[in-house]
Amino acid sequence: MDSKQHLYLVDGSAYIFRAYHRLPPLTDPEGTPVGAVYGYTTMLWRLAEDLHKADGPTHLAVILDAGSKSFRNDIYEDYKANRPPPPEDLVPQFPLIRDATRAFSLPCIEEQGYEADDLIASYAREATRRGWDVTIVSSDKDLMQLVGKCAEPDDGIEGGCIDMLDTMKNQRIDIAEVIEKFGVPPEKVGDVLALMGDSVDNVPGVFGVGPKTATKLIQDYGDLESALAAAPSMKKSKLQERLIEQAEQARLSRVLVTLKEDCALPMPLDAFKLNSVPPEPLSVFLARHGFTSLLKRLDAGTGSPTPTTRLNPAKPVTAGANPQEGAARQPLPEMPAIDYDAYECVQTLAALEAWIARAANARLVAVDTETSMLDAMQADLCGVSLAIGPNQACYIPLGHGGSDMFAERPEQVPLEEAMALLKPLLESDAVLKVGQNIKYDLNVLARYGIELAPVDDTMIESFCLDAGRSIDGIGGGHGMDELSQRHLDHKPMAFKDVCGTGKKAIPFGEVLLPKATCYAAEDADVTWRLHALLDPRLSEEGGTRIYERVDRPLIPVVARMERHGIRVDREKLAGLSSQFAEAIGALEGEIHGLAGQAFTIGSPKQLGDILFDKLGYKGGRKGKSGQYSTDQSVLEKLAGEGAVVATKVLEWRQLSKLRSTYTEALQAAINPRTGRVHTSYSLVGAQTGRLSSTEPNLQNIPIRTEIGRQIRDCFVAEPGNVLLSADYSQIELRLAAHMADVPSLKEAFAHGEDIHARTAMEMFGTVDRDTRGRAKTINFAILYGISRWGLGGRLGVEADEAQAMIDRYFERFPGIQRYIHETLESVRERGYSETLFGRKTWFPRINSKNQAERQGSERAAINAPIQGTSADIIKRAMARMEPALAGAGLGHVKMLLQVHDELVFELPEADVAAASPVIERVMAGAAEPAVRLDVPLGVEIGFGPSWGAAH
DNA sequence: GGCCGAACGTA
DNA sequence: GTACGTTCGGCCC
Repeated sequence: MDSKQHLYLVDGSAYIFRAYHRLPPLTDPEGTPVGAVYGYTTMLWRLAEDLHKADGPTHLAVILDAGSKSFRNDIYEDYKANRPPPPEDLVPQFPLIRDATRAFSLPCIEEQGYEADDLIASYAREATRRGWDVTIVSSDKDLMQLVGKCAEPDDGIEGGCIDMLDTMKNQRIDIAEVIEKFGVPPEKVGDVLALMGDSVDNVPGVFGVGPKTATKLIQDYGDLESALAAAPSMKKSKLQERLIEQAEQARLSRVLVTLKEDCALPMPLDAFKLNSVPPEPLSVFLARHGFTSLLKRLDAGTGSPTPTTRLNPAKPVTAGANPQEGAARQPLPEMPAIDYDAYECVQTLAALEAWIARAANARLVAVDTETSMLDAMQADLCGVSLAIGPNQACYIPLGHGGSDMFAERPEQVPLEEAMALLKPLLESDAVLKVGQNIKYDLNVLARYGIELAPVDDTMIESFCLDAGRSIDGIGGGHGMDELSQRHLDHKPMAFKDVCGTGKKAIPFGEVLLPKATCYAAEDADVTWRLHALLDPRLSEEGGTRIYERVDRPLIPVVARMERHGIRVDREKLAGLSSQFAEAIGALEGEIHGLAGQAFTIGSPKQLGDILFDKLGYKGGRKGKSGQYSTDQSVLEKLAGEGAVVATKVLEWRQLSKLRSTYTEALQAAINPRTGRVHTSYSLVGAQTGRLSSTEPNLQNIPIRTEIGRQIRDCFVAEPGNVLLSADYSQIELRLAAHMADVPSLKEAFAHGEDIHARTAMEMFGTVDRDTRGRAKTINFAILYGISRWGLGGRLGVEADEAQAMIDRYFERFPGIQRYIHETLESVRERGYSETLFGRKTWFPRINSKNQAERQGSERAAINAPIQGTSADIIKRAMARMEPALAGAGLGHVKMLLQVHDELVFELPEADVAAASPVIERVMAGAAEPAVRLDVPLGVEIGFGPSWGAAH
């Protein structure tokens, strides 16, 4: 998972010119000249062979010039104007470059309005941002500007770097080579090129300035502008005159030689994944052009590794005619309105095969599954929809009709046949599958033996870009309907309009095909469109790092956790349930007796009336509902004053909560097929980046009280196994100490001290149960965005006294106040907070005129970087956990649950000793190397037959 | 049947 | 004071 990706970008157009001049003229059996093509073919062969070798490509694409005009012609009409026509016997070889590339099943990219150099620069930039290394296969001097460019170091890889490979001379070009050639480092090459000009491309430069003079000028003055500025003070000469006269021409040249690094990428990087080359189309090509020696090598199996997939070869992509007008921002793809009539219902084998071929060629396909129910672990497949472009979408029904003996079953490709055909596409490394909440589809398809990969998720892309962003408090979500309305200004068909709702609801498999096709294909179409809009925004807006390094790798990991589920002891739960029921019944009788009447204890409204009106206890009205508050703190107060009924109600509430939410609900949640409980995690559930858990929520299983703890004992390992729990100790306080740079806190953590005791000593000068407890409350108050009223309420003191404690805290822990101040200043200015790993959370109400609203945002904004960084860290640990365990021969150790700072595993008891240090190491080191923390991350591990026993 | 607020479980 | 999800009663349509 952490292995380094290495992208090779082949400058196809430049290569063929050089090959033409260096290789002898050859012709194929049909008499077509193919010398340059032969050179190109052998080069591709060698590159493909280097797959998996050190420094060899993991991804590869060929980039071509699409036409003679580019955006540079808009800047300078005569750009490339006096280029001589190519030699007669080279012309017919140009299209053969595409044929050759296609024969190797390699992607071939060209785009109207851009030159190959610009596309190469743009792809190189995107790849290095992801931490990939990039090798540009070319010897074009313009491209040397890119050599040595690196993305910032992060995440177990030293950051992606760019070098060049001249396959003609078989020579790597690194920074040293560039300096040797130009006398200046790569970032200054553009200045040199601008001065010297280029007669072939008709870049004017400065007349009379050649490579030598240009280099000297840049060496002496630093860059072009400085050289031009210094010209008047140079000693009188022809050179000086020309520098002054032709300054504008030089500046124009500077623009012309600058590579455009932000072109829209016609195809996603993942689609460049290099696989073994299938022999089939290649052999036809080699035979046709008489490349017999290569053909022999192919037949002997020595050249390219044996094929694994049989997908159709790539086709050159000339994406949307959108000639760039020299603008900095990439154009939004122009998309036609949704057209339901354009969607196809795929009911025959032939139609299915055609769609699979189209999708394979496109190398990017939006996928959506339709199922019989919402629960992915139990849902049966009703159909699959695919989209490869706006309005280019289909629905493949697989489980429609036939639910009873009278229901007609429409014509459909048999499920198993369809799955067998779809599997290579859905699992192909070379085809990116895009989905909205694709974890769902991953889990559904897993039951049909398909491991969907690689994937992109528009919901998570939106989350990485726009978490917390909402307009007037609405529309901040990441659901498809919401995204579609926000970004596409289109309201997709609602599920309830297709299937109905409530009692009259019908399963999707009963929906008639024309309607089902509209709904399902539209979902895939909308997903495709959203991806086209959101994916480029990631790199433009700084979301790539968190998306590629943290959230995206987590999708399959969390999907597997959900599928594993966890075993619960049904009998034990049932036992607790009836035990609770009995106690609840007894309490009910007592409470009704004390109240002097029967009433619904679970109704705060009725309870409030009984307590404060009928029984006459003192307490206040609260809230806009005009209702008495009867929450825990109110009842505890009454109980402290001797109200027995309040004590009984508190007990009743605790037991009812445990019974209804846990002992009953968990039994009902056991999956009949697996016998285990499978929660569903939301990867976009919390604005801060935390996961959330639903159906059932396994992140709020009781632990604090003895009686609640019994519920944890109901989560058990299979016989022979144990549950192992590993949790970060005080991770948020540690992060606060690091992020706010608080010396005494950092020191305390470094020495493994009891942090709350240390705080008590600093604050009160003494440590006992009371002061330690108060110190703990204050520590948490800091993390949650402190207010004098909140802290006062918690500690039972007046706001003034709480403020005095806050002041003292700031004084004793310098750094905290500054952190709060700087964080808020930055959020006010930029609108978002950021974690150490670059996750943004937006706070649109941070400058609100409404004080409560504004202060609420301020508290959340203080907390978000801390909570979010903690979430980033445990996510990184999760993504690394499986490979780390597998690498230690512990691939059978299963990660089951995540509870914000805790991971729960199931493993054979005999493996605890081996697994614990691996788990500990991965978790403790999860911030590195992207972030170097000043405090150690403590990890505590326990294990036992149950979750309760593991703590 | 669907929605909201109160209450309460977790980190 | 932060971040969640579920249950329940009460009320709406």
